Amino acid sequence: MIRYILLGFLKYKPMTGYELKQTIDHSTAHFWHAHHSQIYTTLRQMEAQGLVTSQMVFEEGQPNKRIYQISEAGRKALDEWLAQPLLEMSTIKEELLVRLFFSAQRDPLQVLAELAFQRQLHQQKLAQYQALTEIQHVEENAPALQRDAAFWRATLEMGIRYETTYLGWLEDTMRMIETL
Amino acid sequence: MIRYILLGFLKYKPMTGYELKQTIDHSTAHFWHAHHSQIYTTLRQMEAQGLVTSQMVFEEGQPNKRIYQISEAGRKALDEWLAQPLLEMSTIKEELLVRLFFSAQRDPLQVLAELAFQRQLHQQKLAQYQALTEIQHVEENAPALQRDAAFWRATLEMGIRYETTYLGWLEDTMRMIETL
DNA sequence: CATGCCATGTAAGGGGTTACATGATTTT
DNA sequence: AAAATCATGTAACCCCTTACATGGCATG
Repeated sequence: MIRYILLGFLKYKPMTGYELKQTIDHSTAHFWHAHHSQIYTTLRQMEAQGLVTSQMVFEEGQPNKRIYQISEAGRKALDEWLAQPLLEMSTIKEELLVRLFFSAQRDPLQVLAELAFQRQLHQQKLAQYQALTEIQHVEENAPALQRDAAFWRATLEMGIRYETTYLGWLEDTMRMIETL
Repeated sequence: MIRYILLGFLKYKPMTGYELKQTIDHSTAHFWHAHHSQIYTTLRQMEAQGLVTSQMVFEEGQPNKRIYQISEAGRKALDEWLAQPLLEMSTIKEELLVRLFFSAQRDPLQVLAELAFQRQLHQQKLAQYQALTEIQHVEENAPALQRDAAFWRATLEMGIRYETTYLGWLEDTMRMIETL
């Protein structure tokens, strides 16, 4: 999966593993993230498979970089993957819900504290999303990427709605526990 | 993670791997699922670690079963896990959003078809959730599990809200693509 | 002087998926 | 006669996480 994200970004321009990590963190991370270790190893693999090429860049006073570029085979692999529609729903793994499911015998105050902490995390996430200006910047300054930006915005919109729903549910669930 | 789900269910009553699989499919599957292969191997591991015990049951005209029971160590492990509050947000892995993020250059009709298919899947999921009567059954017939049922219902409620949000977003995103 | 950022990697392990494998009974 | 349900397991693999490891430059 992460391969296609890397290919997707490399289609826009050549980048280093480090830059790809930054890019992912600022865009797809809320629906698919990756650690730098995975990114570096996957890029190596992909190079061995001919999906990308790389070249080292040595600059004085700066750390060495390895810049990756998508190959024809890489473009083809990405296009083929996109052409094959997704036929299942992605499965969710929400640890908090697992914990809540089995929390009937726990001290309600501890459960409430845990939910309150999660509320904080989700509030931060939501605020983060609403503060993102990268897409708007592209929309205003890169007319060639208008169409792309619309799709990016759609995924961001899902992130915002998800966090909003989550927060509402946390509130209601806390109220439910309080009145038990 | 799956270990705690298994322990959580075994706390209610002894069960076979098969029954645990069924139980998970009808309750926690929308926020944490597992294949039977994982369940069987994890139960074996857990038995080796003393978290559960098992005994074979041979009955005429019926397949052999291995019934698992939670041990004292198992109860302790579960309680300790629940006592340790979750300090991070679960990370999401939504393949559809990855695909959409990189779909600007795809044929809009194909993207729309893919989203329409996902809408169908999510409608089915939502209908499934709304048709679940197990919790209500417990609420009406097992007064000792009232409290437990309230927590189960909360997780189901999240599933319903999630699917509702997802469907609304799919509709809006499809409309956005149509008007591009 | 310490923290943070830039930049890249390796290694071990775990968790989870997919596929292989079997076989009896019940339902359509 | 075929498909579904009950019932349990093994094996290979892959993806991902966590930890280990290094080192220079810039900023406070």
